[in-house]
Amino acid sequence: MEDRASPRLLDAERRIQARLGDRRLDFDSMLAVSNIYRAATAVRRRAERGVLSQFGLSWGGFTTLWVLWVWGEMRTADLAEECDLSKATLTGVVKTLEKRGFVERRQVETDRRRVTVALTDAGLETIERLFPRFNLYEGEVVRDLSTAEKQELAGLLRRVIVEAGRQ
Amino acid sequence: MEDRASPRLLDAERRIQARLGDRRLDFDSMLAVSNIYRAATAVRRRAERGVLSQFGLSWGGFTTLWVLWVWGEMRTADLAEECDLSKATLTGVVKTLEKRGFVERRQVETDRRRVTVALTDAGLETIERLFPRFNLYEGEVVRDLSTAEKQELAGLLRRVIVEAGRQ
DNA sequence: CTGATTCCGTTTGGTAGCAAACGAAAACCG
DNA sequence: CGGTTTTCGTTTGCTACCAAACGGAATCAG
Repeated sequence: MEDRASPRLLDAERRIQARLGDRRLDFDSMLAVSNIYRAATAVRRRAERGVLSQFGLSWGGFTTLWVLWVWGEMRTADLAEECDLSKATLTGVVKTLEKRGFVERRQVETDRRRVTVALTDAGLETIERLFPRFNLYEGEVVRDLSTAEKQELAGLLRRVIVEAGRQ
Repeated sequence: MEDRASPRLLDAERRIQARLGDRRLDFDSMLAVSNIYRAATAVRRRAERGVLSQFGLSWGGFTTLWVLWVWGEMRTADLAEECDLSKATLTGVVKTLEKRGFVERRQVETDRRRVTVALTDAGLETIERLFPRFNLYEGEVVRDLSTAEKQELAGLLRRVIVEAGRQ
């Protein structure tokens, strides 16, 4: 709407339409999807440059710490699932977190294929200091939105997540 | 809203609140921000596994091709800005696209520090075949939303992008 | 002109991210 | 039992992504 009014976007729309000839362009979907991506990038970038860099953490590292804080010691596979990462990626993230001394790996006695990950004392202390600040930062990036709008946004996104998650 | 009703999330909220003691938790902002990120990941993942992989392109590679298609030959710095990537990252993406034969670099005669990037014939042909499919895919991931909802979503995200972009 | 500064794109060094292949351990089944 | 299959987490090989350092080229000050 506001987007529609931007001269740059109107120009882009005209250009794309020109390139497409008479093939149909679904501009509303395009704009919704591209804004999802742009917003996520902006939000992540700001978090990493602000709060997270002070603690030597990436977005993924923070998420992992946070999940472990909320849910406690977890098996690798569940942790990956909960962090929305592939298990290969999680292996790397955990390695970094171990290097920083925030988490530790533990062999499961009863099944030696398995490994659990848990916060160290340092990790616990870190996430307890960090999370309140991170939550403040989250409030900042959506401060322009009313409570109802935040919920509306979360709800719309939820439906996209479900749809995109199919397969 | 729907989110609020999810037992898992209620449980998580209780756990976080317990960890926080009496420090305040801004749950609405947290949910909005985390859903932005999850949606972006889901959307990107699906695009890369579906349409894009068939053309040997990543999300970033596609974006770059698309920008060049719409706006024509561009200086590296402007291209990076338009693709929302650092210039360092763009150097890498362009290198990959060059390897695939989709774009070419050109020295600027009047200022030898500068370089422009342009689509090759193969690149042009590729984006013209790919974009309509990509746009269909975009429609799919938001197919659950009405036109008004897509615009609403795009508008809310726009405000987040602006806010997160400050500084 | 010329020395200092600014402006460009690339390189460097690091983390993150994925799919697919791998190797060890457990479970299954005859 | 013992051989096959399945289930784990890790490794491999690749691309993407960033900040900071770099080095050549243009510009500016005097």
